[in-house]
Amino acid sequence: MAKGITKRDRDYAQWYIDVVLKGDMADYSPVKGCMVIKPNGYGVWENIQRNLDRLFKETGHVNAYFPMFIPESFLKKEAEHVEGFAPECAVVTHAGGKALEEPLVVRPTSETIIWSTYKNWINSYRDLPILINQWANVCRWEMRTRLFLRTTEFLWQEGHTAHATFEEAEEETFKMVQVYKRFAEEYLAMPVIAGKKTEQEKFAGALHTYCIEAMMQDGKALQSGTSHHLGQNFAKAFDVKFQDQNKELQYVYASSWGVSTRLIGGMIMSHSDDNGLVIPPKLAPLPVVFVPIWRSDEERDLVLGRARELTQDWDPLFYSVDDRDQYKPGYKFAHWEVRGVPIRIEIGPRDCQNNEVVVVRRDTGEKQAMPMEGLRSKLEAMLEDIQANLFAAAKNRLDTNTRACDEFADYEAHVGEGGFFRIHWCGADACETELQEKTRSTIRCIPFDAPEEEGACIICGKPSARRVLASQAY
RNA sequence: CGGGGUGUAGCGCAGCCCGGUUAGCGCGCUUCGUUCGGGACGAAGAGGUCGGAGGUUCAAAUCCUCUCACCCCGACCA
Repeated sequence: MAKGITKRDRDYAQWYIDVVLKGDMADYSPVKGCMVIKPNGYGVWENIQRNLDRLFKETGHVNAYFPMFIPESFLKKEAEHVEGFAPECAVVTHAGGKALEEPLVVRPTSETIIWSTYKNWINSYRDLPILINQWANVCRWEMRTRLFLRTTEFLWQEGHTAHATFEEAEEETFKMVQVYKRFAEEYLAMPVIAGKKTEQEKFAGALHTYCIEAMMQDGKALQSGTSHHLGQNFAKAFDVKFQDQNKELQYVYASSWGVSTRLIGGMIMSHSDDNGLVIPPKLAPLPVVFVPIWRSDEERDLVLGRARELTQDWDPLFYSVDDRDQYKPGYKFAHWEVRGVPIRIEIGPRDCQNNEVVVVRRDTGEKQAMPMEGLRSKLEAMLEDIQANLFAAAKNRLDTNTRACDEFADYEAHVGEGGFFRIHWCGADACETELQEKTRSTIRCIPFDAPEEEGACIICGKPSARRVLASQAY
């Protein structure tokens, strides 16, 4: 048992922070609300980037980069957009030793700067579609922050696409939320519910927003990715028109979509335990660590020699040998465990004699001896099994903590305990607001796979055509 | 912006209520020795503007006033 990780049933928030800090994922920053991402945390982010980038490219997207500073007037061009983001913007008013003529907003999101540029890039239907993604940092001055989940500055990717028709933009918007779902489940091992946000919860400036919602170990929801159909809103705001096949000028349709370093928070809260971090193998900066065991210098040479021999044709990014001699093996076990390394291999004189090693998996703690011969392929298989096992455990938790609920009294009494509730809702803003105010929970989304089902709104009793997903959320 | 809490060595803390030698403890760090298959042990060391300013007092980490910073909880959000 690792020392000092708070039991999550006592105080989940503190447990989470402990895992982040002791897992060497992040540190507090000198600037309030920002965070320092440590190598172990950034390594996970690099793997998220690498793998997501491949999925983006497979779906026809390319990367570009736009400026971090946005003229304040740009932000004001789309009415809903500015209303939604103005309160949380950081604004640069001085630079070069004097006041700027026009203040510059540090991007909270890049729709405006990008659409001001797309205006120059789009004339003809032949210029469409534009399928661009950018990896960037953004800044939102939120009232309250929490490491990874909501920091003042955060890293993300934002896709910004331009299309000739509504249908094509819609297809893109839907496609990308499916990409996110796939990524969350295959890489983060984090099952999600994909669906549509309510009018109140949608992105400021969008026609509608699709999202993926994950369930953390305390039963609360975490919005983990969003994809917005922006319609012609930004094209109109920035006067972006193209001439179609019929020689007519039309406004361009848009989508935007993004996921952020919040995914790392989701990963931590999905899989970690009281011994620390558990990183899914596909995202682990270090999948396998060797802990050599020796007493004498001769044994040290023997064990390290065998480890070197064993791994001579292995990818150096796949493993590391912890040959620090100021620490005992027990210390090293704990050290790598709290950092979430998926597989630990113990190799000592006894093992060398038997031509085997002791393999310990992080997810179950299970130990087993394995022959040195053919080890690499067995480790690959075990990593896949760990990945699958983490997903299965999280999926099981999601399923067993999701239930239909038809009585408001029942909902009100139990929503605070965590879990997802499938409830009927008439679609009225007033009912959604009432639900939020009375229960401090929200409608997370209208799931894509919610079947049509006659029911009565849990608040007002009016007819509802399908169930929506409601829960407390981060 | 409300509610709660914390500022004392690199980290984590005690001491404060009830002022009094040289401000302590654990971890970490340095040196030496013994250890090494689940967070080793012994010995010797290094390391401090007690968040800041003012006040009370013979005397302040401790009491008073002001102030700053950060953390946690809520409203807001990816």
